[in-house]
Amino acid sequence: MKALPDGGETAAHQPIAVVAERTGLSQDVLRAWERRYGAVRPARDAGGQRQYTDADIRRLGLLQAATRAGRSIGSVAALPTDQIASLVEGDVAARERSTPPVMDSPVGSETVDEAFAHSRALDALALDETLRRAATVMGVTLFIEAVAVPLLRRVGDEWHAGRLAPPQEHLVSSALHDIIVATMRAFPQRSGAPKLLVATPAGDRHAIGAALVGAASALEGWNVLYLGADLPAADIADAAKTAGVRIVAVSIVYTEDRARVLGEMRALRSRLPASMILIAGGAGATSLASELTAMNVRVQSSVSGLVSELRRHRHPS
Amino acid sequence: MKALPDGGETAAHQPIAVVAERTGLSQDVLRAWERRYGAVRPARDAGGQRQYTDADIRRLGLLQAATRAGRSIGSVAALPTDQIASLVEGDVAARERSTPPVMDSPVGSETVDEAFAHSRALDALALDETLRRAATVMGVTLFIEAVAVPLLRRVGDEWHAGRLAPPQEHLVSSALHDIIVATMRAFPQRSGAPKLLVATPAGDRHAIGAALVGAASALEGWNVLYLGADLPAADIADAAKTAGVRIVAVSIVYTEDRARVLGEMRALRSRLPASMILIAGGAGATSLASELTAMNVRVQSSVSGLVSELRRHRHPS
DNA sequence: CCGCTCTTGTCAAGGCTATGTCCACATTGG
DNA sequence: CCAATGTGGACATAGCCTTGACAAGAGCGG
Repeated sequence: MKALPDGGETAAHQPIAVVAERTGLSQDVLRAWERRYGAVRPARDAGGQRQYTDADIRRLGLLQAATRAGRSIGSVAALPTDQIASLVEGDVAARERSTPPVMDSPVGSETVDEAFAHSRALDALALDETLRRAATVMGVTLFIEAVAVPLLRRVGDEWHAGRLAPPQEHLVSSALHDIIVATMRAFPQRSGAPKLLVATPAGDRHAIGAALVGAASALEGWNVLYLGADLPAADIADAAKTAGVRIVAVSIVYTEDRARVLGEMRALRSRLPASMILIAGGAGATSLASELTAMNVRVQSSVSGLVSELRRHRHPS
Repeated sequence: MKALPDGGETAAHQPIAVVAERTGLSQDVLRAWERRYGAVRPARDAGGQRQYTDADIRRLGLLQAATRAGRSIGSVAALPTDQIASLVEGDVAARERSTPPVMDSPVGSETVDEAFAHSRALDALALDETLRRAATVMGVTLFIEAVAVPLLRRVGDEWHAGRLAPPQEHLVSSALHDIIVATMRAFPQRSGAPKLLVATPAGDRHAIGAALVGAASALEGWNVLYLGADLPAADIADAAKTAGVRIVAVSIVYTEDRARVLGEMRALRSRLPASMILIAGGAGATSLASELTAMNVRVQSSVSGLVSELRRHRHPS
């Protein structure tokens, strides 16, 4: 954390582009809300450009949440911030209350426990059945979020703690991988959809992360070109150019040799057209975040973060 | 640590070409940033050529990341490096947390609309794909509740109103039926689980209701014996006794000939042991509720109602 | 249930500044 | 000598600002 006081927003004010990115509101909307309702009153710099404070951003986020909940912006824009906050809180609570799952689906954590026990016992059949059942019942979306990711995290933790042997870890990975890849392939290529390439760079054999990303992307409506693990930068770049993808996503799990991973990423970035977006995900990417960001690689450590990133690039601007 | 092939921390000074390659910034931009904003102050060699340090390169990368995030170079170029770093870090972090409620699965109603449109156009392929995709993404549980049942209801309404021809109605039924049955079969029989027989009585060809019931039951952990449609009471009873099921569930959709349906149900009830529970579901069952209840047949018009009924009989008391 | 108004997100035109790019020319390095 | 680099200036345009307008919905009275 160094000596930096707050979260890092030392600048105390942000330009409109950053605010738009963070809140998800368009610049037009930001200006319209200010002009019509005085929702916020950002200071201006010498050139007349808006300077939003972090408080402004928070307020705008709350306003957006309120409108998403069905309230009209005109009716909430003038309220004090904390009042908007309580409104939003109430809306969220109401929504949770009004959506009681009728036929209760198996809770993710129970499935994780069960799957973990089976993997410990190296019972491949039972593990596979448990996972498949969960995926079918709860839906792939939820499955990825509530089962696959937590299970992998847990296996990883136990493995690092020395309480789990490699065979167990491999069993889980491959079982999950098979299910996820099958799901991904079940989604037919659609001609209109934008393309996305998913792979894991050379030196990293953990294909499971890439598979998760690929499946989540397919669910989002992308045409996924899934290339698997341990691919040299040059090959990834060639494939990306040949297929004409819009985004290249790589999953980085293995980071013992930081220099090598960084070298691969640098090589990949320099071989891709500048207009092509390169995203890195996975536990390994997080620890390299600043270096990757500096070389124009976007970092998304969570699947959901990556999905929202994808959504922003969904439509060819 | 290997020998650091070219990981980046080699010579203390890099020429401008290398810096441009590493950061992705053009040489023109590097010079412009230095000239106009003093973003970096590389040392010069004897001939006046720039000698960038690794710290310079890192700083330039961070500056580039900041501009990509929407900041103007003029407003960040003068900041100390660690402050730029925290700015960039803040951007990345904000991007991650800005989307807590992510990956919202497709709403059922949209899928229903889409599926309905496809069935109207008799586009079997598109219909099948739409339904399968929805079932995969949202999970069978939700699918039955939010897609299958509403879709059938809507098709039924339109059909009664004369706005839909039999082919369309059949198409939807069979597509749904196939998906549901496939799901049901994917759940392996488990030795410890109680058994349940699902069928549709003679005279009623609408197997889809029975399939829904069967799938919902399988999800609940029952061993489902699914016999399909249009089965005479005697055959159902024989099968029930042979298989030793605990519950017999029948789906009644067709009720033009009330007397015949009631006759079948009476025959079935009398041929089954009194200890065996007989449940009737479906739109047809509702209109015969009083008669059926009187002859010791339980009536459950909704799938969720039937599921909770099942749950009550789950464990052999 | 049908029009009507009001709301609200989006877009366009016109102006301004900041900023990336290009160029012409001098100098250095290999 | 050619390729790479440096310098200073010119230039085009991308991004932001303001004003105004439009169209799809939401809400509402009849």
